[in-house]
Amino acid sequence: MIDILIAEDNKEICGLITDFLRAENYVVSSADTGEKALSLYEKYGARLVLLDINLPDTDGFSICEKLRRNDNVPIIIITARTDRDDKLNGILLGADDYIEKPFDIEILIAKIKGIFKRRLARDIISDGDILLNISDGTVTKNGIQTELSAKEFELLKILMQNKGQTLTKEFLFNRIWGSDSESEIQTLTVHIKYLREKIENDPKAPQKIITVWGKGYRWA
Amino acid sequence: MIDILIAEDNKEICGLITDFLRAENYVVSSADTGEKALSLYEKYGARLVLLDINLPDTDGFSICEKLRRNDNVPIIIITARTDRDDKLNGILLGADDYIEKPFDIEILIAKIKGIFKRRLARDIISDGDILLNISDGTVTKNGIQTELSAKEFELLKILMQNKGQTLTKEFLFNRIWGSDSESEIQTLTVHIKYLREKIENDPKAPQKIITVWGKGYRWA
DNA sequence: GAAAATTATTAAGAAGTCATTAAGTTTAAA
DNA sequence: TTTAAACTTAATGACTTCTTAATAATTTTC
Repeated sequence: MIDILIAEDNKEICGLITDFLRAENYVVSSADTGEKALSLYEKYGARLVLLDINLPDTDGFSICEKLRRNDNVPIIIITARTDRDDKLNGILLGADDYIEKPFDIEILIAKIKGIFKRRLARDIISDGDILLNISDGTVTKNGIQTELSAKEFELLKILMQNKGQTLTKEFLFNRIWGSDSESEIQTLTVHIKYLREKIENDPKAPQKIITVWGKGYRWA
Repeated sequence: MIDILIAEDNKEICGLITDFLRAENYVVSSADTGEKALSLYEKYGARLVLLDINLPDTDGFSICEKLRRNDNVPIIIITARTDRDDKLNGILLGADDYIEKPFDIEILIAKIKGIFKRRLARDIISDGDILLNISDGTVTKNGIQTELSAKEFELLKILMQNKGQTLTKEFLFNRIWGSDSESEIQTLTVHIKYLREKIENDPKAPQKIITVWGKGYRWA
């Protein structure tokens, strides 16, 4: 997996960024066209993409789209001040960050570090002895990895993401099974049971997944 | 094996670098033409090449190519600032590092050390009783060499490089077989089986290559 | 406290996914 | 060309997850 994928046609800028990022121990790859960048991404994946909006072949906008489609990889857009138009403003709104040429390399690195940090905070939810890692789909209890099934993981994720809020059974069911599912809502309570078995200290007296009578469940 | 092979026609610069590197206990050899450098490389091999892009005979570019073709030896390119053109920029992008004349010898040594460090960390992965050496393609278990097939080695490499992360079967398959392969994804599970036979202590109860249900596999 | 409503538990079976095996095919080496 | 190793395929078996349904337990309402 590449840490940072740079899509930039100006070799000098690209080399400069690469040098600095490698000095920070990131694994860096670069491409001078959008097509090459996409193919690198598909081959190796990347944790962050640094994208010049003015690439020679494809326009940066469609690359942005394609990158976002599958995963939700963070993108920092490199732009020239003169580029500014409505279309660009739209893209920047969706981007995780952007930087204008000419830029200070130190600022760029600070931005990258900031994104990694924020991502990490968003993708890892910790509460009490439970730690849930959304990016790699793992859950640990007291530091010990706990294997959850797909449904159990989804359930735990939604509950933890909405800590303190009571979520109705219908809401939970629709979020996990989809509103057009043919399964019975009863299935949900069975999965709650299974999940409790795995994460509660005493599944008979749940302290984490609280039953709210007549409504649903709540992450304490 | 030579530690550092210098290709530089300026005797003064060459001697200076040699002295400093030898003081750091590196085994150093040098050549004042591209041809000589290549022949030294073919005879003895080298862990790193310091290459002046402006050599009298061959141009540095084709030497670069030839060096990269077989092995993936790291190259630091020495260049004069005035050299800068597109062709050079292209080469620099692929080089592991470069330095501009006149340069501070201390910076050069720092770069060399950095490359060795990164290479080493990247090329030798050790985890538990398994040691995987990417540069020479060997694997040992408890110090005993284990013969893996090409596919098995690739599989192990990707898994170990992404320790703790669950990799989907599709991702693994694309990385090893390529996205345009005509093989079935089913093949992957058979290779997982073979690999487990070779590296797990109890292949019936895998502790290293963990199956993540509905997703893929994870190196524990 | 009894009836009604809701949730918990259990177990069995269906569906889905992975592991294993073996035979056939391809590739590389001798 | 022969031989061996590596790879692929397909079929079968084993296991995990999911769903259902029946029953038990709990809470609320009357």
